[in-house]
Amino acid sequence: MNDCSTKPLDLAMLRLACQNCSLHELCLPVGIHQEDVARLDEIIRRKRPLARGDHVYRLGDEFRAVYAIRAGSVKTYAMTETGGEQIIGFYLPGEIIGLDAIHSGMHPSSAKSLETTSICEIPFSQLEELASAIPTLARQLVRIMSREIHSDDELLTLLGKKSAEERLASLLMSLSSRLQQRGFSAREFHLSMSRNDIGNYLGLAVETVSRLFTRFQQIGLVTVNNKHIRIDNLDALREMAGIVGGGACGEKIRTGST
Amino acid sequence: MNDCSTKPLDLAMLRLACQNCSLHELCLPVGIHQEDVARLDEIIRRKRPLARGDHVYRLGDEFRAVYAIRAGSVKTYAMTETGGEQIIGFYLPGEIIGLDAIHSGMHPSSAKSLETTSICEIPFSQLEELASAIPTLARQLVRIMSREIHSDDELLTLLGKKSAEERLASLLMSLSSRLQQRGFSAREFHLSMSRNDIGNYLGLAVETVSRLFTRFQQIGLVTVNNKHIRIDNLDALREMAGIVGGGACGEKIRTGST
DNA sequence: GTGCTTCGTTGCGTCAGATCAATGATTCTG
DNA sequence: CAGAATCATTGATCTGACGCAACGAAGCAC
Repeated sequence: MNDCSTKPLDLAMLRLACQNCSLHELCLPVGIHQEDVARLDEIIRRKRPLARGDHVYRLGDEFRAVYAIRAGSVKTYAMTETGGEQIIGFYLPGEIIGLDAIHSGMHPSSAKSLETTSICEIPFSQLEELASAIPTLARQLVRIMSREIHSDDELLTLLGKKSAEERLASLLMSLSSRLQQRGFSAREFHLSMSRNDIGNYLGLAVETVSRLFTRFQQIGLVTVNNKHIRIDNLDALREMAGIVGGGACGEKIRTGST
Repeated sequence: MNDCSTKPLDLAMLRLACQNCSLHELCLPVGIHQEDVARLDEIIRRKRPLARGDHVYRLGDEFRAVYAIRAGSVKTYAMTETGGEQIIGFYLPGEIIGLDAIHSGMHPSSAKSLETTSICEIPFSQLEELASAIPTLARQLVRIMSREIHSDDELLTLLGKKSAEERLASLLMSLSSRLQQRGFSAREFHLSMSRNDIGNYLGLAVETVSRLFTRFQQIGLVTVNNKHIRIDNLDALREMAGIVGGGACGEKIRTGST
């Protein structure tokens, strides 16, 4: 069962990575004109691949740029005053990190690669300059930040209200759907982060995460082989994550006030 | 560079230029020209005061504007699928809400006033338009959103890693310093939210919050009289919150690597 | 390969905080 | 102002997840 060590994802990632950085969220969904994409492309610096464990930036670093993940994955984490780290997020290809640093001029968190990862550096002053010339770009930047706020808010709900199993299910669902959005398989993927990272992120102990994986497997939700995971019952997992059914019950949740 | 301190000069200027909507973040720290502030002022709609419990917007509402709190306070909350609400944040005068809705066109959360509250409605399409004409404004918007992301991240750390007493201490410190920034007393203020809200926000049971207040009072940290609170030992409370140094804003924390 | 280190899993006792329950204190409402 | 409803506090239990410990498995260095 150890044959899956070569990650099936890497090939696909590589393919995506090659079409220059246009899969960034910055120019992805909205209609940015061809020539504007080119202008954006010009200011982007492609850095050579990071090895597992390398930092993209460190807490306290001067803020100069935001970064788009081209391939691989990254975790961002902040420091507790007692020295412990709290993982803020896992970021996948196409996503952008460093947005929390804009307001203060220095990075309030660190970003570390979870595997061989290639990233694009987008110098922020130039991005802002460009954005003031290209309104659509400015709007897209604001949108991306808004989405980041929203996803943070969802994580807050997770940490504040959900049980251990709901948390893990939520994470798996989140990874699944984000990967799917980028054209990867939704049901089978590689967990590039360690159990420790997962526990940290979800506010759980490592042991709890481990136990949960075991239980999930017993229930037939997933098949786990160390870092490789296959989701066997996506609907059940989604339900466990606390995400109500998709189209099934078309109930508009009109909640009155409390 | 980025100075996050609130310069008294700016405050004065703002009161003159934007008297009715005094001190909201959009034009606060950075040097926006007098005439630009006036233009911003023009698109802002002052709504009549909200009573306690009124909504600024509701989950699912179409997104049209962001809102600046002028006076009073507001809580924002999201819904768990099981119906429970998770409070995302408490917002004080000068702060801006609704930023999580920009990306999707509809509000993913609700905002409800905690007391008699007056707010400014800032129609977003007009704000964006104006921002594309006034680069400083665009930059300020992005900064505000970045700060929102960062403060969400801090809350994540709180929910993920901190103990019950650290959580409550953190909340009190946060309120204290934010109120202070706006010229209110840092040591004595009114808790406009219920114990229930506090517990919800901090991921704790109401009873736990109550017990904590009692304990804090016994230790001589604070003096509580229902919704009125006085901080008796600010340093101790800060320490308990897990905040090392004092510096509110731009403290350079040089942390070594892992 | 061989040792060495880190990672993942499982068992078990413990505890912080949840839950249940009961009683004051406040605030709505008419 | 009385009565109802909600909110706050305190005590008594209970439990889910943590922390420790032990061991196997996987990755790394030489």
